[in-house]
Amino acid sequence: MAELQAPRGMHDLLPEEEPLWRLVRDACERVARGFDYGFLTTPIVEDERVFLRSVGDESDLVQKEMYSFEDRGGGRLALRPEATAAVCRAYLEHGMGSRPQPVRLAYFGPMFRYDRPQAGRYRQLWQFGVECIGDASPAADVEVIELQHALYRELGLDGIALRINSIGTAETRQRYERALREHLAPHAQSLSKDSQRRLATNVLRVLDSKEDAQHPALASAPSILDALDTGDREHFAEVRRLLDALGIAYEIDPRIVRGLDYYARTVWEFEPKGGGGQSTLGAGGRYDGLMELLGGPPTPGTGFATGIERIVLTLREQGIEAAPAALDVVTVPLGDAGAAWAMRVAGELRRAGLAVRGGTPGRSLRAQLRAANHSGARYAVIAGDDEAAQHVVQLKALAADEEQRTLDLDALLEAVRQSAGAS
RNA sequence: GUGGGUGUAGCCUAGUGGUUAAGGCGCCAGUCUGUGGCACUGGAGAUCGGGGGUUCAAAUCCCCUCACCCACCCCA
Repeated sequence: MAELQAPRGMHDLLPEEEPLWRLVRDACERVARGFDYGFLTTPIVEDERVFLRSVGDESDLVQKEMYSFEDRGGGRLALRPEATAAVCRAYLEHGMGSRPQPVRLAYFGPMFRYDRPQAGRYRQLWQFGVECIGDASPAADVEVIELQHALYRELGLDGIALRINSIGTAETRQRYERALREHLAPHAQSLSKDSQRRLATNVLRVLDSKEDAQHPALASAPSILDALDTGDREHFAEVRRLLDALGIAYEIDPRIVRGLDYYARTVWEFEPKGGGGQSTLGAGGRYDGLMELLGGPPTPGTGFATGIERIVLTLREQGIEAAPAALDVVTVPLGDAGAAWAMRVAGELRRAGLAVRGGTPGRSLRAQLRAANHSGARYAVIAGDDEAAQHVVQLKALAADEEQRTLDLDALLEAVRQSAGAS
């Protein structure tokens, strides 16, 4: 173990892992493009207040998990724990309210949460997400859900289940939380310690307590769906009607509660079937009150975030791999004149758009060919002193059973390019 | 944040108080002086996660610490 290591819960992304990450990133970009969401890149740090005001002071995210610090000027900054609040800050800062509504934005980048790491849970985590801002309609919720659904389908993921719920507007939820507290209070003594704590801090969470799952007080608890007002009900019904029309399967789960205070009405989660633990792939919801918390005018919004590490883990579990980028040629320089000639030839090939690894001069031909063979390249291009003198190279196909050929530069470009086109 | 498990070369693993910590993969080289894949031979690479303690003697036992993993909590 090296003396110096990456910070706890943070990881190096090695070149061998990159192809799979690029597969995911490409799919995110393609899907966002397909729904006309433009990428917005915000700073990794924000004024701490962006999150304190939006996410909710009570949430764990703010209470225990935020990387906050003072910069040299004395300002309070925070590594962003999530992106929605930052995107909304940017929306307000750049006057996007006067653009045609809704404004469709996407992001892809690292988030930071000081939490105890385990599989699928990291202190630096990457998220892709979208925000559809300025549209209060159920159609906007469904567009965002459909986009997220399309992403997982595009990646080839199997058995991803969608669960949805409505938690109503802020007023509805306050009313419901009061009712739920009143219902549970008489049973507090028989509930678990965690649930007793949640009774005060985050009463909705009591409903999906694992410890108290069998508790009769939970079974008899009022459902939030019964507490919805007329507007909430109509909204939720329309969301379901549109999902049905799209043929997107879902399950209504009244226990879904988003962790962040700013959610309202529609909330949802995507999870691999049978997955427990840290398996939620991505989740989203409507956040109609958020802009006002950030000092802006009332502006509705809806969006989701999905964890890239979790997608990658699930892809691996399902045996989905990504091929590494193809290497076309490895040069095999021999001798001093050959070394210079090999570099010239490599340059020409690269200008023609080919991927070329420079061989290491000074190593034996045998060793170099062995290395070329392991590289996965299609060709070795041998350039020794003899070849340099005659301005030719030896072209050797590594995989195919082809005769080695002596070619000049033009013939080499032609031969390699042809084969690249064929593959 | 709570509880538990695991840390031996780049990777996987053997070694549970007693020579110089063993093997496989990978890496480098040679057999084959300018021709790869196969095979054989050799080499480099480990303060046994780190620190402290017990002991004549510690990878091995004890304490602390760090990291990863699992469950909880929380969340994507």
